[in-house]
Amino acid sequence: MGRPATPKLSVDKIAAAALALVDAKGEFTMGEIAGALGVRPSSLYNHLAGKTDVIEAMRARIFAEQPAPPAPSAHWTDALRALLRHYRDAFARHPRLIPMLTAHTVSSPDVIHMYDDIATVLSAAGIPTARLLDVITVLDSFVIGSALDVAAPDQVWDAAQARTPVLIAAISAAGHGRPRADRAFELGLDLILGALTTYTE
Amino acid sequence: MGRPATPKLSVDKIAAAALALVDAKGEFTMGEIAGALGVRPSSLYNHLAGKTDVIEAMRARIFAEQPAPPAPSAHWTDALRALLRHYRDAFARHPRLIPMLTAHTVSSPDVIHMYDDIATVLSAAGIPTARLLDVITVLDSFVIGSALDVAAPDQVWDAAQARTPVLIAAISAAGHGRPRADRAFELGLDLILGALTTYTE
DNA sequence: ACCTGAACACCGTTCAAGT
DNA sequence: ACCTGAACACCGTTCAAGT
Repeated sequence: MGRPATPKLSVDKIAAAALALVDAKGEFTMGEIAGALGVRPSSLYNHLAGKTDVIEAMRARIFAEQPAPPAPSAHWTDALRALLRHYRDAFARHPRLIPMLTAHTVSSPDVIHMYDDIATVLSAAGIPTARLLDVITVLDSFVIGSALDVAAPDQVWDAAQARTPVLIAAISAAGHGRPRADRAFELGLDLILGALTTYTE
Repeated sequence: MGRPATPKLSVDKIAAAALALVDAKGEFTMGEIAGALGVRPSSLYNHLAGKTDVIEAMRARIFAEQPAPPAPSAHWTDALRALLRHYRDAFARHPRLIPMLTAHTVSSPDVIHMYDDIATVLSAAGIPTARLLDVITVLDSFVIGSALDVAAPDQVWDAAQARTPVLIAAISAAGHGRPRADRAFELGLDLILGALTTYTE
């Protein structure tokens, strides 16, 4: 066998294969990636250092998959809202990947780039520099938490487990699945961005 | 060998040993737990079904570890604030555990119990039932995201990666480590709870 | 430079055997 | 009921050999 004329693998092909596995089954092994690419597991190590690298490559890929970041809007809250939706959607397209990403430090260049954009918008809106990173952290925490909410099946909100009538009623009123998660995310955006506007006035 | 007069193991002992390993090294194996308890790995399976069960047992334990939930306060925002701090602290005491918990569905009885408390406070404050679960989801997402922020080293906020002067300035102004994460969490509480008050007026 | 095949250490889990 | 020891399938990773 030996080296082929044109390489059969690349980091991005590996990431794509791994992502397909995660979407389909929620996990992946090096052997499964190799199988899907018609190659032996040991071949993968010519392109990356190990399983951790595969996860990093997936993180880069889900941001590259997304369409171009939205254009700047008239009001800064609209721009920020669009950025945060964009950020969350990149995760939400691959719900089962999100827990894997949280196990490693979130420092992909694409993510930092998004922080740059958010910082620019917030600063122009009048948030003082001393508070800027705190505000970004709040937004980031909410987005990541909301992405995890998409990953969690509705079973989390199991009326059978609840003791209080109030919670039971709330669960049955809330609906299910993705629409429920989307609605909660939009509410959170309204609350936090609304509070930020009064904060800058 | 054979069965000892008094059992050497229990689910809680296993959870405690696993938690010590996670706190110390960020991971654990069944073999390491067994070693720490002076027992063979196969013995663990007399008490739980597998590694997933160990993680569930750890989740239950970190809530049991916490002191009693805070007493109800004069104003409902104070009660809610105390509940959410309590909730986040339970996670924040074991930062390296948090990513493991996000990999599985969060449906421990202790967590549901906390949702009951939150629902009661919110309902008494005047949040309509139709919106109650959405509000709880927003709070929950923020708390989980903030807990993950405690787990992430400051390297996430790496000024060397930032492109915008605004972000670079914000990072150097923000400080480091646990105080930085705590301050951001408190800001988020202020923003969200503040927005909720105007929401109920 | 890049794929292969064999080899390694390690891991989670099962189960018959012991008391 | 509960611990042991041996065994299993599987997994990530390494590396010399091939082209």
